[in-house]
Amino acid sequence: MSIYHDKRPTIKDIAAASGYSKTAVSFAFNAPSRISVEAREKILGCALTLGYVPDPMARNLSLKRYKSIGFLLPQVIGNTLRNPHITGVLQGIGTVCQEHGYTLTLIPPVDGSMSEAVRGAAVDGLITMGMSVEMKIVDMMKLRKLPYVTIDGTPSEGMPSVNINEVEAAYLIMREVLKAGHQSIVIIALNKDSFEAADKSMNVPTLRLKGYHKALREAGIDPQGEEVAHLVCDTTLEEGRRMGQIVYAMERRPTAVVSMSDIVAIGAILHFHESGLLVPDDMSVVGFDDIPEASFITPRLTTIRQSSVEKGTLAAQALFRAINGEEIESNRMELSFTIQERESLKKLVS
Amino acid sequence: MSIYHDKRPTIKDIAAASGYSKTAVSFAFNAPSRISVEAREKILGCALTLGYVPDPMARNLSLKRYKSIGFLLPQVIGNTLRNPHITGVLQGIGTVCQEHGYTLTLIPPVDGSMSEAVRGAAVDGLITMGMSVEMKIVDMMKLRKLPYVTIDGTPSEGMPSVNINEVEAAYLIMREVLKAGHQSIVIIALNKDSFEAADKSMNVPTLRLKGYHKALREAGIDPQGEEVAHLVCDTTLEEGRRMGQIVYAMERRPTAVVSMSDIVAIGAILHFHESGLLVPDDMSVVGFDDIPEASFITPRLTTIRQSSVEKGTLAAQALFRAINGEEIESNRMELSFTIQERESLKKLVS
DNA sequence: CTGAAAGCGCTTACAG
DNA sequence: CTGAAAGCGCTTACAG
Repeated sequence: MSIYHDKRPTIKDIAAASGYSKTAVSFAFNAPSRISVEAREKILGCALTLGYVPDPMARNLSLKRYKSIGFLLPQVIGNTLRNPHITGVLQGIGTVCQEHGYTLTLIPPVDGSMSEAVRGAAVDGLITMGMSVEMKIVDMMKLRKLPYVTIDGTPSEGMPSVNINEVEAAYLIMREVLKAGHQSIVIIALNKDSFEAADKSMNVPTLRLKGYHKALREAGIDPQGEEVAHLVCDTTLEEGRRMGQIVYAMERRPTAVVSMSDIVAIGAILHFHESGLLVPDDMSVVGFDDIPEASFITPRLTTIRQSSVEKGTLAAQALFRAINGEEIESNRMELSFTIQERESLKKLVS
Repeated sequence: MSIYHDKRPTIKDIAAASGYSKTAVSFAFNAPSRISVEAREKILGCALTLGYVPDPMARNLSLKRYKSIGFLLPQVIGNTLRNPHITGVLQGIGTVCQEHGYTLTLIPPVDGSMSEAVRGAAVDGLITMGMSVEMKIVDMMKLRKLPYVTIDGTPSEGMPSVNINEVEAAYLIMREVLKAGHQSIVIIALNKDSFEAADKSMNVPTLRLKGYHKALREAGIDPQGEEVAHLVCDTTLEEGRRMGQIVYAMERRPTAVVSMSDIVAIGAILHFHESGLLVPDDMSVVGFDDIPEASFITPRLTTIRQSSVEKGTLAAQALFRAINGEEIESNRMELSFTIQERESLKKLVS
C-alpha cells in the first residue's frame, strides 16, 4: 500500500485526544465563538499534532452542497479546450466561481453518455454550451433538481440561456460581405449533429444560417442557387484547414468564405496561405466570435465580436442565483455584439 | 423556495415504495446480479416513477472517493485559461480523466489562499503547475494524504514531476540566436514571484535563465554586461505587449528578444507591428512552448517545441497510478523538446 | 436471494 | 459553554 491510503484522523480521534466532544471539535473549526477559548486552543492544538483536516466530502454531505459548478463538455474534451471561444467562456465562469468560493468541475461524458455524466456529477448546478442540450440531459438535470443555464444554446421553456441575437449578427456580417461586392460565397456552418436541440429550428447553426440567407435574399441571391455553397464541420483548427482545402479545390471557386466560427476561418486561411492563395486578395474570409487569435492572423480577421468571457460570467451569475433559490427574473439573457471590421474582407466594389 | 430545493426521493423512499430493503435498492443499481430479476424490475420501476437518482455525494462518502482530479490554478483564473500552453496541459489531463470516468476540477484559491483551496478540495488527487508549489500547499496535500503531481514545477523530494530539460532547451535556443549573429539581446523572463518553490535555484524561470546565460557566456558575452537586458512579466498577451513597448523604447534597442513564453513573445510582436518595427527585419523574437498561435502569427515564431498535451497526459497517468496505490517507478518524468525554426529569427550573419 | 444494522465523517437542534 | 444523539444518503459484511 502506498502512503496515500494510510488512515487519516477523523473528528472522533480529535475529540478523544482533546477530551472534548465531536460537537466541540466541529465548533472549533466552524463556529469558534460557540466554545471557550481554552477548548478551542486545545482542540486546534490536537488537530495540528495529529494532522487533522476535516473531510470535505463528509462536510458536504451534511451540508447538502458540493461547492462546485459543473461545466458539461460539449464535445471531445480536446476539441473543447482547443477552442478559444470556449476557454473564454470558461474564464468567465471560473472567475465567478472563484468569487463564490466554488470550484469549477469539467464534466466529460461517461462511457460516451452525457446524461450518465450528469447523473453522477458532484455539483450544485450545471452550465452547458449549446451543443449538448439533448433532451436526455435536460431530463436528468430536472430529475436531480439541478439548476442549469445554457450558453449559445437553444432557448426553451425552463432553460435559462445566454445568447446573442444570432440571426441578426449573421445577417449583418453577410450583408457586409455582399456590400463589398462578393457574389460567389461559401458558407461554413457548424456541425449541427453536436447541437441536439429539442427544437431543431432554434439551434445556433440554424439561426446563423437564417441570418446569412436573409442577407443573401435581400441582395437578390438565392441561398440555394449555385452562387452559394454550403459546408459543415466541427469547430477545430484542423477542420478549418480541411475546409480551406475543399474550398481551394472547388471548380467554381468562390470569392468569399463566411464561417460560423473564427477558429475554422483561421484554419482555412492557414490552408489558403500554404496553397499560395492570398487572403484577402484572392479570397476573402470572415468569421464569428472574435477570439484573440483573430487579430494575430494575417490578415486580421473581420468577424462578429462577442464577449465569450461575459457570456460565461452572466451564465454563472444566473446559475448562482438559482442555486441560492432566487427567482430568475428573465429566462433569457441577451448580450450585444458588434461587427469587427479588419482586413480579411476585400472590397470588390466601392 | 425555488423548485430546485424540493426534496428528492432517497434510497429509503424507494425501499418503502418497492417493498424491498435499502440493500436491495442499492444492489439494483450497483450489483444487479445479487438480486432477483423480479426484485430488480420492481425497484427500478419505482425509481423511475418517483424520479430517483442515487445521490453521488452519499455514494462517494461511502466509497471514500471523489471521482475527480483537481487542477490547481496557478494564477488568476483568467490568466490561466488565456494561456494556450496551460489549456494544452488541461487537454491532456482531461482526456485521461475521461478515460478513467473522472471529472476534472479546476480549483481557484479560496480567499486568495491556495492551501485553503487544497484543504477543502473534493478530489482524489491534485495536479499543480510550477507556479504554485509553495510549501504550504505541499504540506496541506501531505496532511490530507492526497496524491499529487506537478508540471513544469520544481522537482523535489516526494514531488513527482513532469518536466523538460529546461536548462538545455533554453541553452539551445539562445545558442541559435547567437549563431544568427545577434549580440544585443533582451531576455524576457517569467515572473518568479508566482513560482514559490522551496528551492529557488530550481524553479523554471531560474533554470531557463541558467541555460540562456550559459550560451551567452560560451559566446563570450557577459550575461550581466550591457549587451544583455533582463525583463520580467506575467504570462499573458497583454504583458507581452507591454514588454514590447518597453523594448521598443529602449535607448540601446537590442536586435533580438528571447522570451520564456510564446504568448509573451506574440504580445511583443504585436506591439512591434503596431509601432512599425518589422519582425524579424528590425527585431528578432524567439519564444518558448510552441503554442498553436506560434504558427498563426506573422512572422511565424521560432521557438522551443514541447508538447503541452503530452505533459498533461503523463502527469495525469502518473497521478492515477498513485491514486490506485501503485508505486510510482520514477519520481521525475522528462519529456523531449525540439527547436522549431521558423521565420521570426533573422540571420545577421551567414 | 434478502434484509437489519453498522459504518463513511461530518453538522446541528436540543437539552443541560 | 458543552455533549449525546440523530441525521445527511449511501454501501456492504454478515446472517439468514
